[in-house]
Amino acid sequence: MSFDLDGFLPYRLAVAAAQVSRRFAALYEAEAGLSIPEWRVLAHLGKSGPVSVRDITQRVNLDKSVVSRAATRLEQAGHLRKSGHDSDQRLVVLELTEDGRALMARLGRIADAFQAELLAELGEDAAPLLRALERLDR
Amino acid sequence: MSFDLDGFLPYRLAVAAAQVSRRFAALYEAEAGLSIPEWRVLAHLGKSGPVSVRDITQRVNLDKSVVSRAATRLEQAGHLRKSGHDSDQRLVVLELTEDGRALMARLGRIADAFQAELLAELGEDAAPLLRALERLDR
DNA sequence: TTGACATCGTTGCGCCAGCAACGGTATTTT
DNA sequence: AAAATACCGTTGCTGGCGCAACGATGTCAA
Repeated sequence: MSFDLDGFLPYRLAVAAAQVSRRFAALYEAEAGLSIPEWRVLAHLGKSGPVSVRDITQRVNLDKSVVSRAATRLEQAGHLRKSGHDSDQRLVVLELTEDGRALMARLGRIADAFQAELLAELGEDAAPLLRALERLDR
Repeated sequence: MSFDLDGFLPYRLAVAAAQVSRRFAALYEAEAGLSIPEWRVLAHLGKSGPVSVRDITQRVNLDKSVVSRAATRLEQAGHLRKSGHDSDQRLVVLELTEDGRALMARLGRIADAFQAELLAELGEDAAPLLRALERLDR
């Protein structure tokens, strides 16, 4: 019997992720013209407060060059501020501006609504799905 | 309470998919120097037999330009053959060569082993995960 | 202290995905 | 039958990703 792509987990995972990502990206693209990296950086900053590029890189799973450029764009758009770290001059500290916090509040509501929509589609499979995803990127 | 990225499904899904994809891509990259689109086209052809670019495009969720270029590279590498369709001249029919079938046989074994590894990591959450993924790209 | 080494963020570069446009073919309409 | 429309696959183009190199700063060891 030959290999079956349709039952292959990496493939199904990639397709589902792409699909869901596109659906959601359309929402925040319409709301604020953000790209995926920009959205992730913003979302992380909204939760964490002031933090270095390096911290974000690790937490949101993006290359540091991607985070760096996303931060630059967000800064130009007035959503965040860059500043130096007190004791370690190598670090660049990122922090939301008032504008950024307001934007993130709006996006947070949109994201929560989308999450609710997804959970409704998933029904009882939602919980095990989240558990499984947790295990996969151990 | 502010929005929580870590519990956000599109994000978790994207991260898990990227992680798993990288792990597996390393395997077939080492075995045959294939890219993701090339692997998908090959895998689909292995199962379906001769089929048009358009069919693959729909089934493996890739843009037609991506499938077209992947097919060209696979043809140059000797893994597949392009030919015209009998009744509809617009169609390009793709078909594995003997070499392509042999390669796919090797890759199929590797993929099956990797799948088994993943299922072991997932344990009881494997089945609901697949169901959930199915629902998400309905 | 000074030299070797590690870490941080930015930038340059190669490459590929995604979109649009195109030539070529089929199908539908009138 | 001719014209309009739809579909298929390739190709050109742009933008962004990912890698590596770099300058700048920090740390560690002798």
